[in-house]
Amino acid sequence: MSAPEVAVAAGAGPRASRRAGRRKTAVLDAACAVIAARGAESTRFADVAEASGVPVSTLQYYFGSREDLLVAAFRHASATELAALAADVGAVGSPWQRIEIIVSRALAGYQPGSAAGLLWIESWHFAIRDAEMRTDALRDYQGWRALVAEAVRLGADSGEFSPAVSAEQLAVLTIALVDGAGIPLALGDPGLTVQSATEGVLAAARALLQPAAR
Amino acid sequence: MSAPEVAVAAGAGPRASRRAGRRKTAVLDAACAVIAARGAESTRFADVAEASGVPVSTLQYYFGSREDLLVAAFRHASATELAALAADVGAVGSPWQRIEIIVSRALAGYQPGSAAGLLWIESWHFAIRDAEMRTDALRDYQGWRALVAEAVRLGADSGEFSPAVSAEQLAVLTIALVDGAGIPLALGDPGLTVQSATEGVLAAARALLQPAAR
Amino acid sequence: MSAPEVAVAAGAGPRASRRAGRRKTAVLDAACAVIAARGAESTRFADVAEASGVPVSTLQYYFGSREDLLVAAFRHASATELAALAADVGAVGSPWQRIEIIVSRALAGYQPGSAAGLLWIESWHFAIRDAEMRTDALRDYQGWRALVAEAVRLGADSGEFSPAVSAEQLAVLTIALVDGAGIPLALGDPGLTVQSATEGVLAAARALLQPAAR
Amino acid sequence: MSAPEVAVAAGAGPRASRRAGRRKTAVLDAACAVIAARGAESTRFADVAEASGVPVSTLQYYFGSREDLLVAAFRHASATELAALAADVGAVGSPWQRIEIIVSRALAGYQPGSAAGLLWIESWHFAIRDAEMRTDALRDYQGWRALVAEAVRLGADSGEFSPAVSAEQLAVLTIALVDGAGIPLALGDPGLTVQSATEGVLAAARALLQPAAR
DNA sequence: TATGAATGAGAGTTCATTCAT
DNA sequence: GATGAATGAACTCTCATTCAT
Repeated sequence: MSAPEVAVAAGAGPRASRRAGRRKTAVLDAACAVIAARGAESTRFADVAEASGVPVSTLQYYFGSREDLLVAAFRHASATELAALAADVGAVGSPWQRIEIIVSRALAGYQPGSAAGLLWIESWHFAIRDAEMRTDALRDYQGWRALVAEAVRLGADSGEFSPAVSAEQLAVLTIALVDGAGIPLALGDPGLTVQSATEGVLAAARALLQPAAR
Repeated sequence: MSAPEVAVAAGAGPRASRRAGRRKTAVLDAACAVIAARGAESTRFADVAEASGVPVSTLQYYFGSREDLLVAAFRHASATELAALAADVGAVGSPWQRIEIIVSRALAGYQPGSAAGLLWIESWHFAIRDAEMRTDALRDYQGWRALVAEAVRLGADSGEFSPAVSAEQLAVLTIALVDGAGIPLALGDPGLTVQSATEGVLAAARALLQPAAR
Repeated sequence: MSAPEVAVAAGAGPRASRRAGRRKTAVLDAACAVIAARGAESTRFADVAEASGVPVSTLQYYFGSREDLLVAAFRHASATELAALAADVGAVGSPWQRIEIIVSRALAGYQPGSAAGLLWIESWHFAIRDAEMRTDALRDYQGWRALVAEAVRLGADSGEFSPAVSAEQLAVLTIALVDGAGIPLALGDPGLTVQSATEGVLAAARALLQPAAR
Repeated sequence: MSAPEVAVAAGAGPRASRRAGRRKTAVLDAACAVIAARGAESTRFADVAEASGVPVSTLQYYFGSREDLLVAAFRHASATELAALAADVGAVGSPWQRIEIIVSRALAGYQPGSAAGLLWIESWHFAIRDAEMRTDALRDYQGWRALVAEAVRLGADSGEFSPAVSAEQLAVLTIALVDGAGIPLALGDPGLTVQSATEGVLAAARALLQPAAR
């Protein structure tokens, strides 16, 4: 969904389809904003129509059913976010800095006012009962964990880390920590701040990565 | 809600109110089952009526609005679960065993087929946009964390643990790990099993509790 | 309804029934206030229960169906009002003063803030589709017209009036004027005030009563 | 509402909108019939749907809420009636004949079997608690009074009338008489007939218009 | 006599979807 | 390709009424 499907209808030149693609992207952005604000289950065609300025019947013409639109929106959001993160992480050499970037970015997305964390919670929730969404969600998990595991392997190879568990297991635990701390953050839990959560998660990661360093 | 409120109205004997209280409890159990199966947003009065055998209008007479029913159901579920856990944990002397009980019980609730974990995910999701539910959810977080923190303090006092962070922070991180691992478990992530998740979470907890033991 | 029906239930002494009668009267007063505020069709048992402090089921026990309660309330209000007016009118000797009292009192009841006029409008409206209420409304018309006709006859006998039409016809027209002017008054018509309406109605009545005086 | 609003949407040809306009008008006619028969408060979407053959959801699509439909129906009825009356009155030269037409037409609308008078009573009753309806009702009063006042002025200018009060005041009183007599007429009061009421109202009007004629 | 508990009927409103243009 | 018109289905909520105490 990051690369919008190109319309192949006869009669409409490539220019038209590219224009339609841009319009679809704008709709998906609007849909994500609505989902974050109202929740996926409460996101109506009418809401997205109002937020995007595109008529309801056109939304259906573009995306099909309401569920299809929701799944497309989630896919659009996660693909965009993960691609941007992967680019940033790849530009950094230090394994530990990579982990810092992943953790702090992810947790920042959970702070009230940010849509990213809400979209994650929405997507898990939606994935519980939607098979297509579930596939996407599990693939997303893999994407995030792969970034962590890659950093762990890099650090282990260089001797910077002496991980107590496998890189994959460590990645699973790190992402679990991020999401598990993100939820109370998103709920405005007074027992957490983005900063305290970030420090705590990084402390736990360090404990798992450098047991020998103590 | 675990203990049915006693009606104080004159004229309706205590027998009637106790019966009504039992009926309400049964309805709440049914409502929790429906919520776990369909999701809170998709839980209709009609669903709970069918599941409980109580007419829709009676549900409204009992609980007021649909939202009130949902909140009451969540409260019923979490209070029941936490009370049972607290009893079991309190019966165990060893701090580490306490943590093992908390973590393994919590993660067991997330395995497919169990309703407990689904209810937690539902409750967070619902709490995002419902103030009353949010209050309850944050109180529940406190309850779970308190059990962990108590065990940590016990272990620290006895010299069994040398925690790297405060007991409260450790409790936050442990519960975060449990919930963050519970979500992919509930989604059927092939990268996790209840067993591997439990082992991983306990490993991380140990790393934070006994850095000196290495 | 002005004289509450005496309860004849065995076991309840006259004291109890008199008490019940007083309670019923209080309920009817409350019901009239609700009807004036919300309209008869929108007056629910629950509204009267709240306004009177008497439980819904007791209201039904007292009055039967919702419609019965409404009719009883209308009857209570009109009987009370007409009795008070008749007493005041009977205490005045001058026929013209009698007419002045009737007209000014009636129109005063239509001014915003007063319940009497609203209850009249409600009662006509209700009477259109309720046979029992229609009978009452027509009887009330007769009662008001009789007061006017009596005054006209008195004045005609004394030579003070030389009515152009029969006393009955004149009474019909006078009451029609009062009610027809009362409606826009109740609606807050800027083209009318209680004073201007009273003067206008009395001018018209004078024109019909004293054609020879010109 | 007598002239259907022309849709300006591109894509839907003028033919479609004109058809929709005609359909709306038919619905409003049906709604007026239902209101006269059942009363505005008891007029349900389902009633109008049955009477008009248009599905409930389409009624809501056309008019919005139930209250909006009622107000539209009242507006439709009063505009239609007043326009027809104004045309007939304007075609007559004699001021007195104009007044005769207004009074006899208005009172004829109150006789049992006619809907017009019932709709007036409904509209006042509804206007008591609905601001939009109130505005309409007061505007309608003005329209009717203006017809009378115009006739009075015409007759005064020609010397045919020597009104005892201002033309406006006379119009207010005349319309008040008509409505005030119309109510018992609509209730089937045995003390009135359309004929007697018309004669009485016209007698009163004459007394106010031609005091010098005696 | 008086009242709380329980319930069925009915109504407005929302919303996805179909169809014609 | 894009969009407005129209409509059926579903759901929440209100309310009078019945029943048992």
